[in-house]
Amino acid sequence: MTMTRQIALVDCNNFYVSCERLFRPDLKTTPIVVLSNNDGCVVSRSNEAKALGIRMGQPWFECKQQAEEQGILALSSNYALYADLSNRVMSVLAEYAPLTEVYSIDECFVDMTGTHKLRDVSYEMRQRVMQWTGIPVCVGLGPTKTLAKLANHIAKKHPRSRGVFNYNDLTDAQQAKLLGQIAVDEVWGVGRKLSKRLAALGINTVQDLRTAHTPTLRAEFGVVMEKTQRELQGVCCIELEDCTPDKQQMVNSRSFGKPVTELAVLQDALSVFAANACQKLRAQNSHAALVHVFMLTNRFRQDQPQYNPCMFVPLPMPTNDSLVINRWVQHVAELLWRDGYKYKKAGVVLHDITPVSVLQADWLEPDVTSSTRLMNAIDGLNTRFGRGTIKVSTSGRSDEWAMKQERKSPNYTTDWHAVPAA
DNA sequence: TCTCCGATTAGAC
DNA sequence: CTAACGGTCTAATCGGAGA
Repeated sequence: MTMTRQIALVDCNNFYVSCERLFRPDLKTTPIVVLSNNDGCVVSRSNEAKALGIRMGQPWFECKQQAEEQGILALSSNYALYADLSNRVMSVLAEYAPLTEVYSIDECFVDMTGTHKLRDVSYEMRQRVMQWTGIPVCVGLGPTKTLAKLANHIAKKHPRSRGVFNYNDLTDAQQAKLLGQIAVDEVWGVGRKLSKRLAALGINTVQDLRTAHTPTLRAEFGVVMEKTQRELQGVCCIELEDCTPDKQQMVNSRSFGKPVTELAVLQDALSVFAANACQKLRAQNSHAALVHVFMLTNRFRQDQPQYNPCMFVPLPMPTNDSLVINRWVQHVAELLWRDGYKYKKAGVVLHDITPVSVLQADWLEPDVTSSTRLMNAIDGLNTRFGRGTIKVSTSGRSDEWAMKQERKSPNYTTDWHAVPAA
């Protein structure tokens, strides 16, 4: 007989806000929100901010006034800080199991199957993350990833759980009762649209979904929903991924801090996007064969003329060379550009990505090595001294397009000067 | 008719 | 001072084009 799986989903509480508070303990009870890139939307809220009615994903300009009136502190996002702290959390978790899957910047699945005294170990894991990183987490345990996520939701919501909830500890009757009290859109993979369609079939709670007529579900919603149902029934359909698969596309795009009306400025931005996309490509040892360039006007400004062109360039030879790809990007930018529009956003996407190894045998391509060496040097410097130390093109108009970040905290973990005095 | 492809949709965070 | 809404990524599905 096989042992019941014990899958843990460890999720950091209000992650970005918790990161900011680590270095500002004086803000422990201050309502805080962290804003997305360009100070656009609220992407993380402290419990106090939630209690004051700030919604997840809410555009900042909508709640700015309310925030000021209620003394809510808003911070621009500081991704270098969050990535650093995320790595620390993940390494602590990795010590608890041979198999972990980092699912997102603030979430990790841990296969605890076979762990003795699971409850005690889970509390200890939570305690250790807190002690070693200062980040509070909740632990959800269940026989499948989907149920572990649900268990985590319960751990977060019910203070009595003290941060750990194990679905496997419930009797059948308790499971049915509990799932009957949770709305179906809390299920991993069921979002706004699907929950509406499910409601039309009378499926409103997680328990409804778990016990729904499978053939109907399959016919109406497809294979994914059927898997979700099986997972809710405790049958593992979604395994932990031990190694992260290579990216199939690399996107680098930004909204601009103010509208761009000059080709040279847009080209400057695109050269940075191209360089960043290529660096990610090289980091996973891949080549791309298709380059996609786009530029967008502000879709929220229906009073202004809209123009959202894009172009795909198939490369004669796959490459990860920033210089080669940037040449194409710059050329395409000229072709797409039209005067008279206010551009709000642009980006570079690399497609048709393959591992370098399968193509390295092309002896006809001259001088691959010198370009590879140059790229290695660029990546090395940028990793060591910070992104943008070496740039592909330094036309230097970035002040004209850089995103708005009026409220960013210092780089506490990467800059000694930023650490506040004790 | 089958297959491949691009576009669209839905979701996660 | 005013303005004016994120960024990546994946999988499934659908409809049309081409074999």
